[in-house]
Amino acid sequence: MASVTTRSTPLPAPWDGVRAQLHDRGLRWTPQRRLLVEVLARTDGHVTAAELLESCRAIDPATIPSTVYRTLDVLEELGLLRHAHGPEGREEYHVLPREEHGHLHCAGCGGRWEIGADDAAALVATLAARDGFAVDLSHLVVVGRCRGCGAG
Amino acid sequence: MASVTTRSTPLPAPWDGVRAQLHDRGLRWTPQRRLLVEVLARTDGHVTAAELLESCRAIDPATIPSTVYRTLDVLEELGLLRHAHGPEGREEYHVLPREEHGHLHCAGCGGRWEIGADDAAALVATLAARDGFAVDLSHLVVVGRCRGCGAG
DNA sequence: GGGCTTGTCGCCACAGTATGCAATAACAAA
DNA sequence: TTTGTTATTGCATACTGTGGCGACAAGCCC
Repeated sequence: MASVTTRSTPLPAPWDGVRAQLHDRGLRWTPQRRLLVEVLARTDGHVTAAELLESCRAIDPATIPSTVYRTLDVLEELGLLRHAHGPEGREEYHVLPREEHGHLHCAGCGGRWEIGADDAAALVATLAARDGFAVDLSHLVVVGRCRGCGAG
Repeated sequence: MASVTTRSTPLPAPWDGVRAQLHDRGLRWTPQRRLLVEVLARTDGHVTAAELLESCRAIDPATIPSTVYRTLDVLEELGLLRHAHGPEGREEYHVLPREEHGHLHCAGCGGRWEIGADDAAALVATLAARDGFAVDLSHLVVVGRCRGCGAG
C-alpha cells in the first residue's frame, strides 16, 4: 500500500531538513505541517498568513486557520521564516530570509521594496548610540510615497 | 428642561472647534461623536482604539465599536489624530500630534519612545535621494530591544 | 415649528488573528 | 506490532477592525 505521506515532491532547499529540525526539538512532523511547508517551498518573497492559508486550502480544503498560524509560529522559531506587519497591520512573512532587511511601503500604489542594512545604518547607529537601542531590522516598516506616487 | 447635550464640559484646546470643522465639511455633530471627543480630550499620548472604546463604554455602555472606529477615521481626516500600528499590528492613535514623529518599541519590556524627525533624518534623506521616496514619519515603527532588555 | 435630505447609527456578518481544551495521532520504546 | 506519552489538531470562542444596509435623526430651508 502506498505510504500516506506521498513522496512525490522531495522538498527542496532548506525545507528538506524541517522534519529533522522538528524532531531535534521533540516536535512532530504532521500532514498539516508538511502541507504548509510544501506551500512555502513554492513561495518566495513576502506572503501574508491569509495567502498561505488560502494556498493550503486550495490543496486541502479542510485546512484549519489556527493550525496554519501555529505552524507559522513554529517555523519562525526554527528560523525559516520572519514576520513583520504590513501597513494595514496584517502579518507578512518573509520566506527564507537571506539577510535581515526592512521594508518600504508606498501608501499610494501599494508598492514594496526592501531596505538593506546599509540604508538603515544611520538610524540604527543613532538609536544605538543615544538610547542603547538595538533595532530589529526585520520588523522595520517604513511607509510613505514613492517617486511615482508623488508627494500628493 | 435641560438640554440633552450637557454643556458641563466646555471642550478644551482644539476640540472645541470639532463641531465647526465637521459642519464645514457637511458632516454632523452627534452625541456619539461628542462622547468620543470628550474621551479624547482627556487623553494624551498614545491609545489603542480598543482602549478608547472601553473608555467610551465606561460612560455610555451602549457605545458601538463600529461607530467608534468610524468616528476615529473622521477625526483623523480632520487632522486631530494620527494612527500607526504597534508591534502586534494593533492600531494606535496619537492624540493631537504636535509634530510628526515615529515610534520605538522594545520587544522585551514593551516600552515605547518617540523618534524625532532629526533621529530619522538620515534614513529619510537616504530614501529620498536614492528612490525619491517620501517617508511618512508618523507611520514609522521601529522594533528592537532597549538598553535595559539587552541584546539577548 | 414642520418637512426634507442625507449623513450617521446600530446591527449583522465577516476577515484575520489568537487561545483554551478535549480528542487524536506521531513517535519512541518495548 | 502494540503500548504509552504528549505534541498537535480541530473546534469553539474571542477580539480587532471593516463593510453593507435599513432606520433614524441632524441640520437646512421654508
